[in-house]
Amino acid sequence: MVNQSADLDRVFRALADPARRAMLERLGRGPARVTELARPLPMSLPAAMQHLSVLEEAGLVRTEKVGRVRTCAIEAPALSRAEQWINARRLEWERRLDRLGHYLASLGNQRDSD
Amino acid sequence: MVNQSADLDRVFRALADPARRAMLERLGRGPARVTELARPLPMSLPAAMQHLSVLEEAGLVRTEKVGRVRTCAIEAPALSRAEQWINARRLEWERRLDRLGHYLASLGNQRDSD
DNA sequence: AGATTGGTTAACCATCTACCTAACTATAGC
DNA sequence: GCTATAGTTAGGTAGATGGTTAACCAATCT
Repeated sequence: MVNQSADLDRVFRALADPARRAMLERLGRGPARVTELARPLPMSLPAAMQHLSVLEEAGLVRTEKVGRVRTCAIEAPALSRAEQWINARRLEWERRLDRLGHYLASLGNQRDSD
Repeated sequence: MVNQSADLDRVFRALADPARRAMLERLGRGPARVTELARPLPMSLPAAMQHLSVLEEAGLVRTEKVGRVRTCAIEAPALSRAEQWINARRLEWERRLDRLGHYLASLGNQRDSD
């Protein structure tokens, strides 16, 4: 559980690129080989490989090479950590807005009783 | 709804830095002025300002200057778009893993009946 | 008015990122 | 064994990012 922050850095950074998100979306429909992931992207194969390795280093994708083909699949836990961070923020904010709402309401009541 | 992808780029990129996440965590406890956000960070004020403007451009933070102090507050919708993207992926994967589970189970049954 | 506080701008620098092409390795198919 | 396929490595480049210091503007405070 060391350096969780650097972990989140890598995950969010990995998600911050349309090519990499496209790869994840593709992998959501099932495993794929490298060329399959690269084909729809407007870039060379080596470029796509770099993106793939960013995803792998972020722990979002797991790959395995069998013979000469490398098969890639999604790795859910990394994403779920990112999701948790976002969720925690959202809950905080909602609580805050809620308290603010109560506060404003109480101001209203006070004025009503003036 | 134009160029939603570039939008997500900006949001995830903004989240991919511990200083910026720290700012958002601070803002989750209520609005703050610029110096207040910058103080805990191990960097100069101008550097912190740059981070702040990244957050603002991503739509994660709204700021307003009154007199000489600029007050910053959280802007939830941008974050919720990011959350939605992640959530959509997670749902896909879970569905997939579920189907895979059924498939494996059916293989097991088949073998049982051999 | 002068000093202080809060924020901003400018100029600069090191590093990282995202691509490219070319050359290479390793397996599979004929 | 030759050839095609799948992926990888190397080397290079343009531009973005994350930080610095120094100088500056604008509102408060005394």
